Amino acid sequence: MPHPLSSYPRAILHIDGDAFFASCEQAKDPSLRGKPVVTGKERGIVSAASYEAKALGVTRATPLHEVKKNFPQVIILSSDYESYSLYSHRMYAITRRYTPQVEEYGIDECFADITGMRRVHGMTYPEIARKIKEELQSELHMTFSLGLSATKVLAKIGSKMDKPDGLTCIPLREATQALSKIPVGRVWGIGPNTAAYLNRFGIRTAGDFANRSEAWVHEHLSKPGIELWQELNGEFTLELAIDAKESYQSISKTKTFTPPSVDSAFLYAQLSKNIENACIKARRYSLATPCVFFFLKSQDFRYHGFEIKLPFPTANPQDILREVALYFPKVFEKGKKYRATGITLMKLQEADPTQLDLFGAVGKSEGLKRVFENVDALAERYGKHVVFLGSSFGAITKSSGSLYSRVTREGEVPELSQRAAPENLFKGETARKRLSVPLLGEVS
DNA sequence: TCTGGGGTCCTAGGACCC
DNA sequence: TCTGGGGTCCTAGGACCC
Repeated sequence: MPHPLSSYPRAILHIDGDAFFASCEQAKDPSLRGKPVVTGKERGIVSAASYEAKALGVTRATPLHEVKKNFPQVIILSSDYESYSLYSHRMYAITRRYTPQVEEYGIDECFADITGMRRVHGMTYPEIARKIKEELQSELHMTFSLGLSATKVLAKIGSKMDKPDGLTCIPLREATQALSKIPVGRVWGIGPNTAAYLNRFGIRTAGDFANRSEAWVHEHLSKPGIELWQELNGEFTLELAIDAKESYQSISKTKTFTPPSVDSAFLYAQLSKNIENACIKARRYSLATPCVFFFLKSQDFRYHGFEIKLPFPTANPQDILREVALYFPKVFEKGKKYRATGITLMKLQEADPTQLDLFGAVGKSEGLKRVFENVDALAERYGKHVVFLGSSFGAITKSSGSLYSRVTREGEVPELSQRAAPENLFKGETARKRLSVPLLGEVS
Protein backbone atom coordinates (compact mmCIF):
# COMPACT_ATOMS: atom_id res chain seq x y z
CA MET A 1 0.00 0.00 0.00
CA PRO A 2 1.84 3.12 -1.16
CA HIS A 3 1.89 6.05 1.20
CA PRO A 4 -0.33 8.79 -0.24
CA LEU A 5 2.56 11.25 -0.25
CA SER A 6 4.83 8.89 -2.11
CA SER A 7 3.19 9.72 -5.41
CA TYR A 8 3.49 13.48 -5.10
CA PRO A 9 5.72 14.92 -7.78
CA ARG A 10 9.05 15.75 -6.27
CA ALA A 11 11.25 18.79 -6.66
CA ILE A 12 14.81 17.54 -6.61
CA LEU A 13 17.79 19.81 -6.90
CA HIS A 14 21.28 18.81 -7.91
CA ILE A 15 24.05 21.27 -7.04
CA ASP A 16 27.46 20.93 -8.59
CA GLY A 17 30.57 23.05 -7.96
CA ASP A 18 32.23 24.36 -11.13
CA ALA A 19 35.89 23.31 -11.49
CA PHE A 20 35.62 22.77 -7.78
CA PHE A 21 39.22 22.16 -6.70
CA ALA A 22 40.55 25.04 -8.77
CA SER A 23 37.69 27.26 -7.58
CA CYS A 24 38.48 26.47 -3.94
CA GLU A 25 42.05 27.55 -4.52
CA GLN A 26 40.83 30.82 -6.01
CA ALA A 27 38.39 31.31 -3.15
CA LYS A 28 41.13 30.71 -0.58
CA ASP A 29 43.59 33.05 -2.26
CA PRO A 30 41.94 36.06 -3.92
CA SER A 31 45.13 36.84 -5.81
CA LEU A 32 44.45 33.72 -7.91
CA ARG A 33 41.00 34.87 -9.01
CA GLY A 34 40.72 35.53 -12.70
CA LYS A 35 43.94 33.63 -13.34
CA PRO A 36 44.57 30.25 -14.97
CA VAL A 37 45.06 27.74 -12.13
CA VAL A 38 45.34 23.97 -12.12
CA THR A 39 45.61 21.47 -9.27
CA GLY A 40 47.26 18.04 -9.28
CA LYS A 41 50.91 18.93 -8.87
CA GLU A 42 51.46 15.83 -6.73
CA ARG A 43 50.17 13.57 -9.51
CA GLY A 44 52.03 15.16 -12.36
CA ILE A 45 48.81 15.64 -14.33
CA VAL A 46 45.94 18.13 -14.26
CA SER A 47 43.29 17.17 -11.70
CA ALA A 48 41.18 20.29 -12.05
CA ALA A 49 41.57 23.38 -14.22
CA SER A 50 40.02 26.78 -13.57
CA TYR A 51 37.87 28.18 -16.35
CA GLU A 52 40.63 30.64 -17.18
CA ALA A 53 42.96 27.67 -17.71
CA LYS A 54 40.35 25.80 -19.72
CA ALA A 55 39.95 28.85 -21.93
CA LEU A 56 43.63 28.58 -22.81
CA GLY A 57 43.10 24.98 -23.87
CA VAL A 58 44.21 23.14 -20.73
CA THR A 59 42.27 19.91 -20.32
CA ARG A 60 41.92 17.38 -17.55
CA ALA A 61 44.66 14.72 -17.20
CA THR A 62 47.16 16.69 -19.26
CA PRO A 63 50.71 15.99 -18.07
CA LEU A 64 52.00 19.00 -16.18
CA HIS A 65 55.26 19.18 -18.13
CA GLU A 66 53.12 19.87 -21.20
CA VAL A 67 51.19 22.52 -19.34
CA LYS A 68 54.46 24.19 -18.31
CA LYS A 69 55.77 24.06 -21.86
CA ASN A 70 52.66 25.24 -23.69
CA PHE A 71 51.10 27.51 -21.07
CA PRO A 72 53.87 28.89 -18.87
CA GLN A 73 51.46 31.42 -17.33
CA VAL A 74 49.36 28.67 -15.70
CA ILE A 75 49.70 28.42 -11.92
CA ILE A 76 50.18 24.82 -10.78
CA LEU A 77 49.13 23.83 -7.26
CA SER A 78 49.08 20.67 -5.16
CA SER A 79 45.67 19.36 -4.14
CA ASP A 80 44.57 20.38 -0.68
CA TYR A 81 41.73 18.02 0.16
CA GLU A 82 41.25 19.37 3.65
CA SER A 83 40.35 22.81 2.33
CA TYR A 84 38.11 21.35 -0.35
CA SER A 85 36.32 19.39 2.31
CA LEU A 86 35.70 22.56 4.34
CA TYR A 87 34.16 24.28 1.32
CA SER A 88 32.13 21.19 0.69
CA HIS A 89 30.65 21.32 4.18
CA ARG A 90 29.82 24.99 3.78
CA MET A 91 27.99 24.12 0.58
CA TYR A 92 25.91 21.51 2.43
CA ALA A 93 25.18 23.92 5.28
CA ILE A 94 23.96 26.70 2.99
CA THR A 95 21.73 24.25 1.15
CA ARG A 96 20.25 23.03 4.44
CA ARG A 97 18.90 26.51 5.11
CA TYR A 98 16.23 25.64 2.56
CA THR A 99 15.53 21.98 3.34
CA PRO A 100 16.79 19.35 5.77
CA GLN A 101 16.61 16.79 2.98
CA VAL A 102 20.17 17.07 1.68
CA GLU A 103 22.31 14.21 0.41
CA GLU A 104 26.04 14.87 0.61
CA TYR A 105 26.81 13.04 -2.57
CA GLY A 106 30.38 14.06 -3.34
CA ILE A 107 33.02 16.57 -2.36
CA ASP A 108 31.73 19.01 -5.00
CA GLU A 109 28.06 18.13 -5.23
CA CYS A 110 24.86 17.38 -3.37
CA PHE A 111 21.19 16.61 -3.90
CA ALA A 112 18.40 18.47 -2.12
CA ASP A 113 14.72 17.54 -1.96
CA ILE A 114 12.79 20.81 -1.76
CA THR A 115 9.37 19.23 -2.23
CA GLY A 116 6.77 21.06 -0.15
CA MET A 117 9.02 24.01 0.65
CA ARG A 118 7.28 26.60 -1.52
CA ARG A 119 4.90 27.67 1.18
CA VAL A 120 7.63 27.70 3.82
CA HIS A 121 9.80 30.09 1.82
CA GLY A 122 7.12 31.89 -0.12
CA MET A 123 8.85 31.08 -3.37
CA THR A 124 8.42 28.82 -6.38
CA TYR A 125 10.81 25.90 -6.78
CA PRO A 126 12.95 27.68 -9.38
CA GLU A 127 13.06 30.72 -7.10
CA ILE A 128 14.31 28.59 -4.23
CA ALA A 129 16.96 27.10 -6.51
CA ARG A 130 17.99 30.58 -7.63
CA LYS A 131 18.25 31.77 -4.03
CA ILE A 132 20.41 28.83 -2.96
CA LYS A 133 22.67 29.41 -5.93
CA GLU A 134 23.09 33.09 -5.08
CA GLU A 135 23.92 32.40 -1.47
CA LEU A 136 26.43 29.71 -2.38
CA GLN A 137 28.18 31.97 -4.82
CA SER A 138 28.27 35.12 -2.71
CA GLU A 139 29.43 33.30 0.41
CA LEU A 140 31.86 30.80 -1.11
CA HIS A 141 33.26 32.99 -3.89
CA MET A 142 32.85 30.41 -6.63
CA THR A 143 30.15 29.41 -9.09
CA PHE A 144 27.80 26.44 -9.04
CA SER A 145 25.62 24.78 -11.62
CA LEU A 146 22.17 23.56 -10.60
CA GLY A 147 19.58 21.24 -12.04
CA LEU A 148 15.95 21.12 -10.90
CA SER A 149 13.57 18.32 -11.86
CA ALA A 150 11.41 15.50 -10.53
CA THR A 151 14.12 12.88 -9.99
CA LYS A 152 17.80 12.69 -9.12
CA VAL A 153 18.80 11.44 -12.56
CA LEU A 154 16.92 14.26 -14.31
CA ALA A 155 18.24 16.88 -11.89
CA LYS A 156 21.76 15.68 -12.54
CA ILE A 157 21.24 15.97 -16.28
CA GLY A 158 19.97 19.50 -15.67
CA SER A 159 23.01 20.63 -13.72
CA LYS A 160 25.27 19.44 -16.54
CA MET A 161 23.32 21.14 -19.30
CA ASP A 162 24.52 24.68 -18.67
CA LYS A 163 27.94 24.63 -17.07
CA PRO A 164 29.43 26.72 -15.56
CA ASP A 165 27.18 29.04 -13.57
CA GLY A 166 23.91 27.57 -14.86
CA LEU A 167 20.47 26.80 -13.47
CA THR A 168 18.40 24.43 -15.57
CA CYS A 169 14.85 23.37 -14.77
CA ILE A 170 13.48 20.32 -16.53
CA PRO A 171 9.71 20.14 -16.07
CA LEU A 172 8.39 16.71 -16.92
CA ARG A 173 6.61 17.82 -20.06
CA GLU A 174 9.92 19.09 -21.41
CA ALA A 175 11.96 16.09 -20.37
CA THR A 176 11.55 14.16 -23.61
CA GLN A 177 12.85 17.10 -25.59
CA ALA A 178 15.85 17.56 -23.30
CA LEU A 179 16.74 13.88 -23.21
CA SER A 180 16.81 13.56 -26.99
CA LYS A 181 20.04 15.56 -27.03
CA ILE A 182 21.90 13.63 -24.33
CA PRO A 183 24.06 10.66 -25.37
CA VAL A 184 22.91 7.68 -23.32
CA GLY A 185 26.43 7.14 -21.97
CA ARG A 186 26.32 10.51 -20.26
CA VAL A 187 23.43 9.52 -18.04
CA TRP A 188 24.41 9.07 -14.39
CA GLY A 189 24.77 5.33 -13.78
CA ILE A 190 25.37 4.33 -17.40
CA GLY A 191 29.04 3.60 -17.93
CA PRO A 192 30.90 2.51 -21.05
CA ASN A 193 29.79 -1.12 -20.86
CA THR A 194 26.13 -0.44 -20.43
CA ALA A 195 26.24 2.28 -23.08
CA ALA A 196 27.77 -0.19 -25.54
CA TYR A 197 25.13 -2.76 -24.65
CA LEU A 198 22.30 -0.26 -25.21
CA ASN A 199 23.88 0.91 -28.46
CA ARG A 200 23.53 -2.61 -29.79
CA PHE A 201 19.78 -2.12 -29.61
CA GLY A 202 19.94 1.18 -31.44
CA ILE A 203 19.69 3.26 -28.28
CA ARG A 204 21.91 6.33 -28.74
CA THR A 205 20.35 9.01 -26.55
CA ALA A 206 18.80 9.20 -23.12
CA GLY A 207 15.55 9.85 -24.93
CA ASP A 208 15.85 6.63 -26.95
CA PHE A 209 16.29 4.77 -23.69
CA ALA A 210 13.44 6.50 -21.88
CA ASN A 211 11.13 5.73 -24.79
CA ARG A 212 11.62 1.98 -24.62
CA SER A 213 8.62 0.11 -23.26
CA GLU A 214 8.52 -1.13 -19.72
CA ALA A 215 8.36 -4.69 -21.03
CA TRP A 216 11.49 -4.20 -23.10
CA VAL A 217 13.37 -2.75 -20.16
CA HIS A 218 12.41 -5.60 -17.84
CA GLU A 219 13.41 -8.12 -20.46
CA HIS A 220 16.83 -6.68 -21.19
CA LEU A 221 18.02 -4.96 -18.05
CA SER A 222 18.40 -5.73 -14.37
CA LYS A 223 17.63 -3.62 -11.33
CA PRO A 224 19.98 -0.66 -11.83
CA GLY A 225 18.92 -0.26 -15.45
CA ILE A 226 15.22 -0.45 -14.62
CA GLU A 227 15.61 2.20 -11.92
CA LEU A 228 17.40 4.55 -14.29
CA TRP A 229 14.67 4.10 -16.87
CA GLN A 230 12.02 4.99 -14.28
CA GLU A 231 13.93 8.07 -13.17
CA LEU A 232 14.37 9.25 -16.76
CA ASN A 233 10.62 8.94 -17.14
CA GLY A 234 10.07 11.19 -14.16
CA GLU A 235 9.21 8.44 -11.71
CA PHE A 236 11.01 9.18 -8.44
CA THR A 237 12.84 5.94 -7.59
CA LEU A 238 16.28 6.68 -6.21
CA GLU A 239 15.84 7.99 -2.68
CA LEU A 240 18.15 10.61 -1.28
CA ALA A 241 20.60 9.30 1.29
CA ILE A 242 20.02 11.96 3.93
CA ASP A 243 21.78 10.47 6.90
CA ALA A 244 25.38 11.41 7.45
CA LYS A 245 27.68 8.53 6.82
CA GLU A 246 28.44 6.97 10.16
CA SER A 247 29.98 3.73 9.07
CA TYR A 248 31.87 1.99 6.29
CA GLN A 249 31.80 -1.43 4.69
CA SER A 250 35.42 -1.06 3.66
CA ILE A 251 38.26 1.39 4.06
CA SER A 252 41.17 1.58 1.67
CA LYS A 253 44.38 3.54 1.50
CA THR A 254 46.68 3.52 -1.49
CA LYS A 255 49.69 5.51 -2.49
CA THR A 256 51.19 6.03 -5.89
CA PHE A 257 54.71 7.30 -6.33
CA THR A 258 56.72 8.48 -9.28
CA PRO A 259 59.07 7.15 -10.37
CA PRO A 260 58.17 3.50 -9.79
CA SER A 261 60.33 1.64 -7.30
CA VAL A 262 62.13 -1.72 -7.19
CA ASP A 263 63.06 -1.27 -3.53
CA SER A 264 61.26 -3.78 -1.33
CA ALA A 265 62.08 -1.86 1.84
CA PHE A 266 60.62 1.32 0.39
CA LEU A 267 57.53 -0.50 -0.81
CA TYR A 268 57.02 -2.20 2.52
CA ALA A 269 57.31 1.13 4.32
CA GLN A 270 54.71 2.66 2.00
CA LEU A 271 52.39 -0.26 2.62
CA SER A 272 52.95 0.03 6.34
CA LYS A 273 51.94 3.67 6.18
CA ASN A 274 48.81 2.78 4.18
CA ILE A 275 47.89 0.28 6.88
CA GLU A 276 48.43 2.80 9.66
CA ASN A 277 46.26 5.37 7.92
CA ALA A 278 43.50 2.89 7.21
CA CYS A 279 43.54 1.80 10.85
CA ILE A 280 43.35 5.39 12.07
CA LYS A 281 40.19 5.84 10.05
CA ALA A 282 38.75 2.52 11.20
CA ARG A 283 39.33 3.43 14.85
CA ARG A 284 37.71 6.80 14.31
CA TYR A 285 34.52 4.92 13.43
CA SER A 286 35.03 2.18 16.07
CA LEU A 287 35.37 -0.44 13.38
CA ALA A 288 37.45 -3.60 13.18
CA THR A 289 38.40 -5.68 10.18
CA PRO A 290 38.44 -9.48 10.00
CA CYS A 291 39.88 -9.52 6.51
CA VAL A 292 42.22 -7.36 4.45
CA PHE A 293 43.41 -7.14 0.87
CA PHE A 294 46.87 -5.76 0.22
CA PHE A 295 48.57 -5.21 -3.10
CA LEU A 296 51.52 -3.90 -5.00
CA LYS A 297 50.66 -2.31 -8.33
CA SER A 298 53.25 -2.83 -11.03
CA GLN A 299 54.23 -0.45 -13.77
CA ASP A 300 51.68 -2.01 -16.12
CA PHE A 301 48.90 -1.14 -13.64
CA ARG A 302 48.38 -4.76 -12.66
CA TYR A 303 47.57 -5.62 -9.07
CA HIS A 304 49.57 -8.26 -7.23
CA GLY A 305 48.24 -9.11 -3.82
CA PHE A 306 46.51 -11.34 -1.34
CA GLU A 307 43.32 -11.33 0.54
CA ILE A 308 44.09 -12.38 4.10
CA LYS A 309 41.75 -13.56 6.82
CA LEU A 310 42.98 -12.25 10.15
CA PRO A 311 42.89 -14.44 13.26
CA PHE A 312 40.57 -11.89 14.89
CA PRO A 313 38.97 -8.58 13.90
CA THR A 314 41.26 -5.67 14.63
CA ALA A 315 42.07 -2.04 13.92
CA ASN A 316 45.63 -2.25 15.14
CA PRO A 317 48.16 -1.90 12.36
CA GLN A 318 50.60 -4.29 13.97
CA ASP A 319 48.05 -7.10 13.94
CA ILE A 320 47.62 -6.54 10.22
CA LEU A 321 51.29 -6.02 9.46
CA ARG A 322 52.13 -9.30 11.14
CA GLU A 323 49.98 -11.11 8.59
CA VAL A 324 50.88 -8.96 5.62
CA ALA A 325 54.56 -9.55 6.33
CA LEU A 326 54.06 -13.26 5.67
CA TYR A 327 52.68 -12.67 2.21
CA PHE A 328 54.66 -9.67 1.10
CA PRO A 329 57.64 -11.80 -0.03
CA LYS A 330 55.29 -13.96 -2.09
CA VAL A 331 54.05 -10.92 -3.95
CA PHE A 332 57.20 -8.90 -4.37
CA GLU A 333 59.25 -9.83 -7.42
CA LYS A 334 62.85 -8.79 -7.46
CA GLY A 335 63.65 -6.35 -10.24
CA LYS A 336 60.01 -5.57 -10.96
CA LYS A 337 59.01 -1.91 -10.85
CA TYR A 338 56.03 -0.98 -8.73
CA ARG A 339 54.12 2.29 -8.89
CA ALA A 340 51.78 1.93 -5.92
CA THR A 341 50.93 0.05 -2.75
CA GLY A 342 47.60 -0.28 -1.05
CA ILE A 343 45.44 -1.87 1.60
CA THR A 344 41.71 -2.45 1.92
CA LEU A 345 40.13 -3.28 5.23
CA MET A 346 37.12 -5.36 4.25
CA LYS A 347 33.87 -6.51 5.83
CA LEU A 348 34.21 -3.94 8.57
CA GLN A 349 32.29 -4.61 11.74
CA GLU A 350 31.76 -2.77 14.98
CA ALA A 351 34.83 -3.13 17.15
CA ASP A 352 34.04 -5.71 19.77
CA PRO A 353 36.54 -5.95 22.65
CA THR A 354 35.22 -9.33 23.78
CA GLN A 355 36.25 -11.09 20.58
CA LEU A 356 38.44 -14.10 21.26
CA ASP A 357 40.79 -15.92 18.97
CA LEU A 358 42.59 -19.23 19.05
CA PHE A 359 46.07 -17.92 19.51
CA GLY A 360 45.78 -15.91 22.67
CA ALA A 361 46.75 -12.81 20.77
CA VAL A 362 43.83 -10.78 21.95
CA GLY A 363 45.30 -9.96 25.32
CA LYS A 364 48.35 -8.58 23.64
CA SER A 365 46.22 -6.63 21.25
CA GLU A 366 44.17 -5.17 24.08
CA GLY A 367 47.32 -3.72 25.54
CA LEU A 368 48.07 -2.21 22.18
CA LYS A 369 44.60 -0.81 22.04
CA ARG A 370 45.31 1.52 24.91
CA VAL A 371 48.47 2.63 23.19
CA PHE A 372 46.52 3.50 20.07
CA GLU A 373 43.90 5.40 21.99
CA ASN A 374 46.73 7.64 23.11
CA VAL A 375 48.16 7.79 19.62
CA ASP A 376 44.81 8.94 18.27
CA ALA A 377 44.54 11.58 20.97
CA LEU A 378 47.97 12.93 20.09
CA ALA A 379 47.15 12.92 16.41
CA GLU A 380 43.99 14.85 17.16
CA ARG A 381 46.00 17.56 18.87
CA TYR A 382 49.21 17.71 16.92
CA GLY A 383 48.50 16.25 13.49
CA LYS A 384 48.28 12.84 11.97
CA HIS A 385 51.82 11.55 12.08
CA VAL A 386 53.36 12.69 15.33
CA VAL A 387 53.48 9.03 16.30
CA PHE A 388 53.94 6.21 13.83
CA LEU A 389 55.19 2.68 13.53
CA GLY A 390 58.86 2.05 13.01
CA SER A 391 58.03 0.19 9.84
CA SER A 392 56.45 3.32 8.34
CA PHE A 393 59.49 5.39 9.10
CA GLY A 394 61.01 5.18 5.65
CA ALA A 395 57.73 6.24 4.09
CA ILE A 396 57.13 9.19 6.35
CA THR A 397 60.60 10.64 6.29
CA LYS A 398 60.88 9.93 2.56
CA SER A 399 64.49 8.89 3.05
CA SER A 400 63.97 5.19 3.00
CA GLY A 401 67.41 3.62 2.68
CA SER A 402 69.60 3.92 5.73
CA LEU A 403 66.89 4.83 8.18
CA TYR A 404 64.96 1.79 7.19
CA SER A 405 67.94 -0.46 7.84
CA ARG A 406 68.31 0.96 11.28
CA VAL A 407 64.71 0.26 12.06
CA THR A 408 65.13 -3.25 10.75
CA ARG A 409 67.95 -3.95 13.14
CA GLU A 410 65.69 -2.91 15.96
CA GLY A 411 63.34 -5.63 14.88
CA GLU A 412 60.43 -3.36 14.00
CA VAL A 413 60.11 -4.58 10.47
CA PRO A 414 59.57 -8.24 9.64
CA GLU A 415 62.32 -9.62 7.46
CA LEU A 416 61.55 -9.89 3.82
CA SER A 417 63.08 -13.31 3.31
CA GLN A 418 61.07 -16.02 1.64
CA ARG A 419 58.87 -17.52 4.28
CA ALA A 420 56.25 -20.09 3.65
CA ALA A 421 52.80 -18.80 4.42
CA PRO A 422 50.35 -21.23 5.96
CA GLU A 423 48.13 -22.33 3.11
CA ASN A 424 44.93 -22.33 5.11
CA LEU A 425 44.94 -18.62 5.77
CA PHE A 426 44.41 -17.41 2.27
CA LYS A 427 42.12 -18.07 -0.59
CA GLY A 428 44.69 -17.62 -3.28
CA GLU A 429 45.71 -14.76 -5.41
CA THR A 430 42.81 -12.42 -5.89
CA ALA A 431 42.35 -11.34 -9.43
CA ARG A 432 41.60 -7.65 -9.47
CA LYS A 433 41.86 -7.43 -13.18
CA ARG A 434 39.92 -4.94 -15.18
CA LEU A 435 37.86 -7.00 -17.54
CA SER A 436 34.94 -5.70 -19.45
CA VAL A 437 31.74 -7.64 -19.19
CA PRO A 438 28.38 -5.91 -19.53
CA LEU A 439 26.98 -4.77 -16.20
CA LEU A 440 23.37 -5.35 -16.96
CA GLY A 441 23.84 -8.36 -19.13
CA GLU A 442 21.23 -10.21 -21.04
CA VAL A 443 18.60 -11.61 -18.77
CA SER A 444 17.23 -14.70 -20.39
C1' DT B 1 40.03 8.23 -21.00
C1' DC B 2 46.28 6.25 -20.58
C1' DT B 3 45.05 5.34 -15.40
C1' DG B 4 44.61 9.33 -8.18
C1' DG B 5 42.25 7.81 -4.34
C1' DG B 6 38.03 6.52 -2.23
C1' DG B 7 33.81 4.18 -2.20
C1' DT B 8 28.91 1.34 -3.13
C1' DC B 9 25.78 -1.89 -5.06
C1' DC B 10 24.38 -5.89 -7.79
C1' DT B 11 24.38 -10.62 -9.65
C1' DA B 12 25.72 -15.29 -10.71
C1' DG B 13 26.92 -19.40 -9.03
C1' DG B 14 28.45 -22.69 -5.60
C1' DA B 15 27.74 -24.90 -1.03
C1' DC B 16 24.63 -26.72 1.79
C1' DC B 17 20.04 -27.93 3.54
C1' DC B 18 15.33 -30.17 3.59
C1' DT C 1 22.89 -44.95 -7.08
C1' DC C 2 19.73 -42.23 -9.37
C1' DT C 3 16.27 -38.68 -9.54
C1' DG C 4 13.25 -33.83 -8.05
C1' DG C 5 12.29 -29.24 -6.39
C1' DG C 6 13.04 -25.44 -3.56
C1' DG C 7 15.31 -22.53 -0.28
C1' DT C 8 19.27 -19.76 2.07
C1' DC C 9 23.76 -18.09 2.63
C1' DC C 10 28.11 -16.68 1.04
C1' DT C 11 31.70 -15.31 -2.18
C1' DA C 12 33.82 -13.48 -6.26
C1' DG C 13 33.91 -10.27 -9.44
C1' DG C 14 31.75 -6.99 -12.14
C1' DA C 15 29.90 -2.12 -13.02
C1' DC C 16 29.33 2.29 -11.55
C1' DC C 17 30.17 6.89 -9.09
C1' DC C 18 33.00 11.19 -7.63
